Amino acid sequence: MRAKIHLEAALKAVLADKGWEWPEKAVIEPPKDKQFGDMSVNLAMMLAKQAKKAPRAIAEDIMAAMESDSLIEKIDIAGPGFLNFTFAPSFWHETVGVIMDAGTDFGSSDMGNGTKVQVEYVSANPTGPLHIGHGRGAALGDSLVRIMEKAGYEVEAEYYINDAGRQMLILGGSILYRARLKKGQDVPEPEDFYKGDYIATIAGEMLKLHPDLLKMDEAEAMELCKNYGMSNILEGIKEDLKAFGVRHDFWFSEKSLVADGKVDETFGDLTESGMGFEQDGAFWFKSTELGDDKDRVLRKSNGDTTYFASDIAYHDNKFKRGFDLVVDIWGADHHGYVPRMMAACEALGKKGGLHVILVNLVNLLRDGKPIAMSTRAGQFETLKDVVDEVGADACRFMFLSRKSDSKLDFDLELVKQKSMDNPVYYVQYAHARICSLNKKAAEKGTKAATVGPESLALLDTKYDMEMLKLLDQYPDFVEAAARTQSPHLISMFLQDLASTLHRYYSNCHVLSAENNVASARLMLLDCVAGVVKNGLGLLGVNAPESM
RNA sequence: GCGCCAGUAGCUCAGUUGGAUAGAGCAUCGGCCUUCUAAGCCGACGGCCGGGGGUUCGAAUCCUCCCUGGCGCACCA
Repeated sequence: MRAKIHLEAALKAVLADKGWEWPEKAVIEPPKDKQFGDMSVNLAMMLAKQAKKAPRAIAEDIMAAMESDSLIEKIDIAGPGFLNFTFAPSFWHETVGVIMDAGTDFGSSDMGNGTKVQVEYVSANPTGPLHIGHGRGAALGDSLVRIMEKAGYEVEAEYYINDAGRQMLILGGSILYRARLKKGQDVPEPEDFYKGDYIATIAGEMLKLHPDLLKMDEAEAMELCKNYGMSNILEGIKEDLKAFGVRHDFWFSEKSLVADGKVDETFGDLTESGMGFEQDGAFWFKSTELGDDKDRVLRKSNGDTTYFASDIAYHDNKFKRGFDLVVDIWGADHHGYVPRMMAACEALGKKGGLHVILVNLVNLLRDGKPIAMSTRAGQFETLKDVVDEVGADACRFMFLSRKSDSKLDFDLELVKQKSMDNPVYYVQYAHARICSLNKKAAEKGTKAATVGPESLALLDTKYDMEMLKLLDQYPDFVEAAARTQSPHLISMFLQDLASTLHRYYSNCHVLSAENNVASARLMLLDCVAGVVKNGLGLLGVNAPESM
């Protein structure tokens, strides 16, 4: 935000001059209420103790020192000692040039300073198609990657494939069971198996590929079913994610960790650092020393390693690949797993290197009535079905309009509706409206003005000012979204921006205005359309030119 | 029982690091199309920020104790 940058520099100069130190907790921000001006500063209150003066007296001093600043039109002192600044219109006009010059880079920053970040998300077991809950994690992860890249981080997106554990055996067993049923064999139902129709489909394909499947040795048949099922399902997952516009740079196999002996290596490392020990025939991680409630088993007394063991090895591998920050996006039902994973990272010498984002449940509804979901029972709405029905844009926007750690009601009928219940269209419509204006203007031979004092001076209504001030805030929203890893801030901003555009559209007629005014307005609206598209891009949502 | 998350307008939700009179959309009610897309704009109505206590110039936000809901507490993944 230029306004903030300018003020901060000016205020720091004043403080230096007075011999006061800049208080850590000083805040420069747009006030909630526009009547308090463009920028509000709590500096005087923060300085009271240090300067040994009343806040309002300090505010007077600062105000007097800043009166010569020509970019600032007005300074007020309010309440307990807030300093409220109002900038001159000419200051806001410069925003247009800034946005034009930046182009699609507007909002980019070097906040991340090239920090290497890995974001791991979705990582659903390849035992069935992605459901709507995975979709939320996918939208969040993908958007976060885009936002952090925009903010100057070097980001890689990864999917961890749990292809080594018990779930895979159950998958193999489930397919084999369905194959036997298909052949009319009367076999007992396995204790634990996946019931979805896709299993039957895969079983049918297996029987075609291996007509002698049921005559094989059981273990061999299971293995075949498992491998075929996994790769088949994984391909489906990749297709669904692609259709949802989600990017993963790497697909990391759990099996490869085990095969490379990385898990055993981890045991060795932990023993060496005194964080691992043998007891009751098992190998334990002393996680209680690092904040966990209990120590955790990594190798069971039967010799099998636990999921957690490979997860530690996996995170070790991540850090060894040189990431400064590792972000894991998990379902909120795994929150109990966070302390032990944090402990593990600390034991690996990477305290603070892991950040876990929890994504809460999606309540899928149709017309207000819940749709039950359970992969095991085979009763669920797949991500693909939902995306096919409501569209990827509406789906993503819905997911990204809420904080990730609160539950989300997702009503198919509501998300499909092209109405105000559905903000995605409100935002997209803002973009389409501007495109439509540009088309009409071109037919009339009216062009957007070029940036200059004359054209900018014509942007003189309160609606122009309102728009410019909001546009100036976009880079801050991007930074805040990256810093707090909260894509929903972008969604909030876009709804605000769209609202401001629609208000502008209703109050500042473009094409019927005087020629030079029309051109100046088209110039401003070019900026708006650019920022709308820019922001939607961070959410992975399209900006249509007509609707 | 212990732990994590949540509780803000009738509904769905925002609320930056503690800031000024707690915001937005939907719903309800009332206005606005001979002009650029009415998928829009403007106005009204609507609140014990779950409850009590505390910290301070100032609390929805921090601390503490309760209440309610969700989730988690394996040599499962």
